[in-house]
This record gives sequence, C-alpha cells and structure tokens, in this order.
Amino acid sequence: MIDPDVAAWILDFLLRQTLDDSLVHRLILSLPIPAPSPSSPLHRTLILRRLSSDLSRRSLSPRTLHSLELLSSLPRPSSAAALRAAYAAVAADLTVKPLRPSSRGGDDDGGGGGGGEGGGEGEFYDAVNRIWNCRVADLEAAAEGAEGAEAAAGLVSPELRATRREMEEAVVDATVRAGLVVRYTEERAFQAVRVYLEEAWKELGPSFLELAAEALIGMAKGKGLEMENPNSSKPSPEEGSRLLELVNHSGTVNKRGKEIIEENTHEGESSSPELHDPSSVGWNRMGKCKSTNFRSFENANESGNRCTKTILKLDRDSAAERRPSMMERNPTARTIECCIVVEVRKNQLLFTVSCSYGLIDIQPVCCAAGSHHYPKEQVFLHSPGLIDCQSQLTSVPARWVSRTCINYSRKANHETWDDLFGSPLPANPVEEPHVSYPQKGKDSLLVKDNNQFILRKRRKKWSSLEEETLRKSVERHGVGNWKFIKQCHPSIFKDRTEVDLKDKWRNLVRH
DNA sequence: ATAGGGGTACGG
DNA sequence: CCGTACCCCTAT
Repeated sequence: MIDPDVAAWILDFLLRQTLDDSLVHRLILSLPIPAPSPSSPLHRTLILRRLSSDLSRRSLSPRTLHSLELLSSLPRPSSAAALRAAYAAVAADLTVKPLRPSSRGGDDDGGGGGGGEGGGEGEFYDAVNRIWNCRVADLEAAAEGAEGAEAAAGLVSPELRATRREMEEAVVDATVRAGLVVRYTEERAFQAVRVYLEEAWKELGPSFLELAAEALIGMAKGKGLEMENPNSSKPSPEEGSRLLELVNHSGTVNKRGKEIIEENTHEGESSSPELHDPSSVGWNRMGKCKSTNFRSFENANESGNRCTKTILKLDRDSAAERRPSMMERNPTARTIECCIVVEVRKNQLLFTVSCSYGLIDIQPVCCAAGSHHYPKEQVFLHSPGLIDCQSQLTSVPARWVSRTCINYSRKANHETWDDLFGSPLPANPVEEPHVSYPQKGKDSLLVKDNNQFILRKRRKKWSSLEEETLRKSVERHGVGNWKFIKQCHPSIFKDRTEVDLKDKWRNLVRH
C-alpha cells in the first residue's frame, strides 16, 4: 500500500510537470493524500498548479482570483509584487469581460438569455459590485485592520485602489467604460499571471522527490549530497529505500483506485478536468517520517453521562495482529481495520469511526462523486446495513456522498450495520487504543423512518465578522438576495449556505 | 432560489 | 431545564 506521505511527494512532483489537467485530476483522486495541513508545501504547489491550469486553458475566472487570494495568504508569499499585479489585472479583466464585443456571442451561459444590447452593461454592474465593491472592499478593509493585515494586505496595492475607483466611475460614465475595454484586455491579464507564475515556480525550487533523487544518487556514489532547499530536510537512508520500494511497486500500487475511477466514469461523473480546491489536500510531514497518522487522542469515556457509548473494534486484517502499538503507523493496515465509537442519545445515533491507516480508496471516490473536496470532512459511508470508515474520520452531510461510494463499499464487503449492533458490547468500552474523538462540534447521524441516515452539519457560531458583513450586505443589496451576498463574500461566508444567511438574518432582526 | 415551519444543540 | 442560535426540510 502506498504511503500517504510518499503520495504527497509524488503529487508535488507531478504537479510541476506538464501533465494534462484531466490526468492531474485523476492523480489527485487516486493518490492517498494524507490529512490536510494548510501550511504544507503541497498546498502551495496545488494552488500554483491550478493557476497554471487557468492560464494554459486561457480561462480566467473567479477561481483564478481565488487562487491568487489563497497564494497571498500563504506564509512567506512569493513574488508579492507580481502577485499584486496579477490580482489587479485579473480582477479588471473579469469585470470588463461582459463589455467586450466577443462576450456577446458565446457565453458559458447556455440559458438562451435574449438580452442582446445592454445585457453586457448589466453584467458589468454586477461584476463591479461583486468584485470591487465587495471582494476588493473586503481586502482593503482587512488591510487597514491591524490584525487582518497578514492575509489581505499582500494584494492591496495603489494600483488596485486606483482600478477600483476607475471601475466605480465606469458605472456612471460610458466613456470611461469604453476606455476600460481598450486598456484592460484579456491578454494583459494573461501576461500578468504568466509573469507571476514564472517567478513563483522559480522561487518554489525543486520538488522534494527531485531533491531526494539527488540525494539517492549522492548516496550511490557514496558521498551524500547536500540538500539545497532549506524547506526540505534531507531524506534519511530509510526514506531512500522507501522511495526505491515505491519505484519497484509502482505498477501494482493503487489498483483499486483505478477501478474507482472507472466506476466514476461509468456514472458519468468526474469528467470535469477541474482541479480540486487546493485547500483540501496537504501533507503532514515533508521529509519527516516519524509522525503517525493519529492526531491527539481523547479518551472516549469522558463524555456526557446521559449517553450510552460503545466502542467496537473491527480488526479483520490478520497482518495487524503483530502491530505493537496503535500509536505507530501500520503500513499493512486495511480499510476494514477501524474503531467505531457509537453514542446513543435520545433518538439519535452519533458515531465516529477511526482507522489507523489505509482506506486510500474511499476518499477519492467521495471526492469525485461530490465534485467537492472537503479537507477535514472526510467521507465515510452511511447506507443502511453498511458502515465504512476513513482514517481520521469525521463525517459529512449525506448529500455529499455518492452512489458510487455506496456501490464501492458493497463490493468491499464491509460489516453490516446489524452485525455491528448485534455484537455484544465490550465490558470496558475503552481498551488500549485511544480513539481520536472530537468532543466538540461532532456531527450527528439522524435515523429516519425508512432506515436512512442523515448527517447534520457541524454547528458553528457566527463570528462578529460574519455578522457585520451580513448586516452591511443587506443594507447594500437588500433582504432576500442571499445568493448574491454569498457570492460577494466567498471567503467570509465560505462555511455558510444561502439558507444559513437567510436564517441568520431572521435571527438578527428578531432582536 | 427563497421563505417559513420545525427540530436540535448548546449555554445559562 | 429552558430559551435561543443554528440547522434542516419543504412548499412555492
């Protein structure tokens, strides 16, 4: 079984190659990427790759802006000046786009809107509102606040402020509008992005695998080369041998991952060449092979007294018997080896599943199916009669889980729900392993009459920033335009749906 | 997509 | 234990 960290190295390496997007997409789906870490080096590579992909497809979109925003929020942002320039250029391009003659012909909106003349202006006003009055305004506000400065200040430049003023003028002045079309061409934006990418890739340096390869060559020559990139540590001899192992087994690794991709293809899903949201993938350790896949563990005994709690340990992998400690990574672990914490509260079932390693196959399936890639909210199965598990599991709403996932797990022949609940409860529920078990903010599993399970979103308190933004947005755009308001502040409201905004507003006006 | 009704979780 | 914030479902 392929090691998740090695997978991350591979991905990091491959992302820098000139691979087709769809191939990259498949790689992301089929490699067992370990738990996400916002500060991981892979994160940066992924966003850069996403940006490169936009450039090579010659398709600038809000996603491009988002990529640039993410890049600016990374620690030690690279090529800050070029990044600012690229951001301003892309923002201007996206705004002006509806004004260009070419955009009237074939837009991506197949809805057959017969707007004809004037439609471009309408879209332009919307774009100014969305991009400059909301998005850029947020950046500027954050840049002024002393605390928010780290993230946003990197993008705010005199150029950006000037462009914003210009856009606002253009709303009321047709002459200015005409001037925008001439000056802010798409090519200009492409160029700015190209310049930034060139610098950023250069600054990133060689991938860990390349450095490792160098080191291996060095070892072979018996003189151990020095690593040049200070971000990566020198691979140890063990790591070197693991890399070699990897090469030897590359033909057979992840066979099941391929089957999954085929299944997805049959379902007609996952055909989009889009890369996943880069915030979803990361790696725990670059060049450090000691940490385990278990994070901090809490004793599951310490829960509410009105709950009945059970821990069932499934361990059908005979190879795991020799494993000395749950705190050590077990390379032979299979998907069927897991701990399930079950909690019965009133008419709800809450449970958490944790497995030591493996399950490299389920995650890709779920990601592909939902066309989302959820960083912490890994998916496991919830279908009547079936339970599946995921390393460091948490849960996701049922609507994110696909049929593909369910079908796959059927094939995998997992334990059935009845098997689990029919099992005798252990006298002492908490045995040797400490199970990762988030006491706060865990998801619940409701049981419906028809024996279906429905997961509930994690409850999250509204921050004052969210509240303020909502207040201002309603003031600006009126009550009821929830979707638009969400679009205006994609980062602030990233964890909220339009319905959430509506509900929150209902609460705000009640008092 | 949005409004409104209703269930659940959490803090006092 | 209760009130409220948060979340979900469904009709329109």
